[in-house]
Amino acid sequence: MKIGDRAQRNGVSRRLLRYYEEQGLLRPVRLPNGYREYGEPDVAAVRHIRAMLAAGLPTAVIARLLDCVHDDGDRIVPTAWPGMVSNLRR
DNA sequence: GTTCTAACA
DNA sequence: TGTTAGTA
Repeated sequence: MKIGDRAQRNGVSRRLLRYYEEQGLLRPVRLPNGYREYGEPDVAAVRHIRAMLAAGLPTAVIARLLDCVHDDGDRIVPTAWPGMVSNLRR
């Protein structure tokens, strides 16, 4: 799925999707032609990112949080990670 | 026609 | 964030 379609389905601009990647919040696969390939996991990630940004969290924190969250389809659930609690506290 | 990077407003 | 330039 190309960035153009991704942008429309997520309701965000292509510029923003590239910006998120720049901040380390997204890791789309790079095609041989240089294009970004987005999958379903990225759709969920964008939802998480937007929610957290709206909550006022800095992108630096969000990048680490994305590694601790899993989307089972319609809700986000914390992934077992020993250091999560202390990290959130910090 | 679409996407890419970098950079400016 | 939008947009533009020059490419691939």
